[in-house]
Amino acid sequence: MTTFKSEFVRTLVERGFMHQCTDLDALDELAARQQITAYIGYDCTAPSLHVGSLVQIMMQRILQKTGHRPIVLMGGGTTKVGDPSGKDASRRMLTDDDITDNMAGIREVFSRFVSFGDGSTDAVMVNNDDWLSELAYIPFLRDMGRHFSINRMLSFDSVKLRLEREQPLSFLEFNYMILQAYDYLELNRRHDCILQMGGSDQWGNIVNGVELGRRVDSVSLYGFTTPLITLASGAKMGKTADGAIWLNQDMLSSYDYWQFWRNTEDADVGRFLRLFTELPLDEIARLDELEGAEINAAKIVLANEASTLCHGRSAAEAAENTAHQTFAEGRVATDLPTVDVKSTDLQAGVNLYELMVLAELCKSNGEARRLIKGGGARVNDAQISDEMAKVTLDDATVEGVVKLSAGKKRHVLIKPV
RNA sequence: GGAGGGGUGCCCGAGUGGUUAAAAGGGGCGGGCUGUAAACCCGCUGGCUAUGCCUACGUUGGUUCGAAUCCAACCCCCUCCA
Repeated sequence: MTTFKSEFVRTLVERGFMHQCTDLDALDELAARQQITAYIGYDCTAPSLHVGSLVQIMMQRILQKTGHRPIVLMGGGTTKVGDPSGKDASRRMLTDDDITDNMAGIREVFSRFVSFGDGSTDAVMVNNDDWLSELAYIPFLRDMGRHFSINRMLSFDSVKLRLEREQPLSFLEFNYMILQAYDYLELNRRHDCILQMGGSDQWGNIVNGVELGRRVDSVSLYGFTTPLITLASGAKMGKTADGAIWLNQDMLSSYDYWQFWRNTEDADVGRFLRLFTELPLDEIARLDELEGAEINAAKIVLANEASTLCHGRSAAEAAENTAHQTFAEGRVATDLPTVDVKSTDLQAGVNLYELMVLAELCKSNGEARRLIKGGGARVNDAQISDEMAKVTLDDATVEGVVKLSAGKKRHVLIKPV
């Protein structure tokens, strides 16, 4: 392996962040010699980011830790136009207020990973709406449009695939890559940003920005992409049964976040430890050696480290505790999600299926009844298969709660009040 | 504006008058095996105050004992032409 001069590039390469780079040696040289500013663009269609963006976030953290300056670019301007790739015609366009709210949520996520401020390595968050909204069509076409050849744009995967599949591609969408390239130029002018990073699917867009910079302003810009992080099974990372794995605590509990990492597939453990934790590489190598059931120890380390970064040490420890109590000791962990139910209702007895819905373990009575019939429902760890079963105060344990389970992993405590 | 094709459940897609809450697959959930993994196997997968009722095949009307299926109008999408 080549030896790198800059800690920044070395760390990225060693830990598995690199997929492609426009000029790795030159970038390494530059990062070793001076402080650089790099940006990554994020969508702001949701009030939080999910693990799908975590690789990029970690990369910005590394950037900052190795003495450089991260820019978090929010796609406020592009979001406003609405993503035309959505098939759902009624897909709503976000208002300015939505975007502002979403940005606040995302900033909160980021503040766990990078520090914002005015210092030389402090991160800044910018919104491309600041410049995109003001663009005047004709001057923009004249100054920027002439640098884009349609022939070349048609050859980009994002476009080519759509055309080959004979799927529609609107002119609006076709313009996204131009706007994104322009973002890079603008960030270079405003913030002296010389590196854009992103997922491998962004390669084309990034390269466009690099070239636009060279043609218009004669500056040397760099591009760097990460591999698309899929699970070993090939599934795209970030979505599970209960939806996206959000990074914000108010959208996904620390326990669920911890569990997400705890349930990593064996084959992914080493790779994820390198990408999503800051453990030294030799320790990761040791953990990665573990085989069979022993690898569970590595998964716990992964869950703890990843949770600590995102939710803090104490939240991670609490989650580990809860998990240990629930799975290893099989007893009622007291900090499982709790739902209050009136004692008077319980006295008379409440249908189990209704409680399951109340506890949000099931979406409808029908679903709950099916779950019970299928043997997936438990009251205080005892399987109940009678769909008409009732739960009463007598079911409360010595702790004064009733533990409901849907499957082996989803538990809720019912507390009479 | 003209010609043609199409809109079905979370997704994808079959279904061209009746046992169709709608095939197959995917996804999801549950069970089994295990290690709270993967792979694999099995079951479930519209709602409800539940031997029944309601909602659902782009929308609205119509034909019919009966419509996702036939007819009409309208809306939307795609392809080609102008």
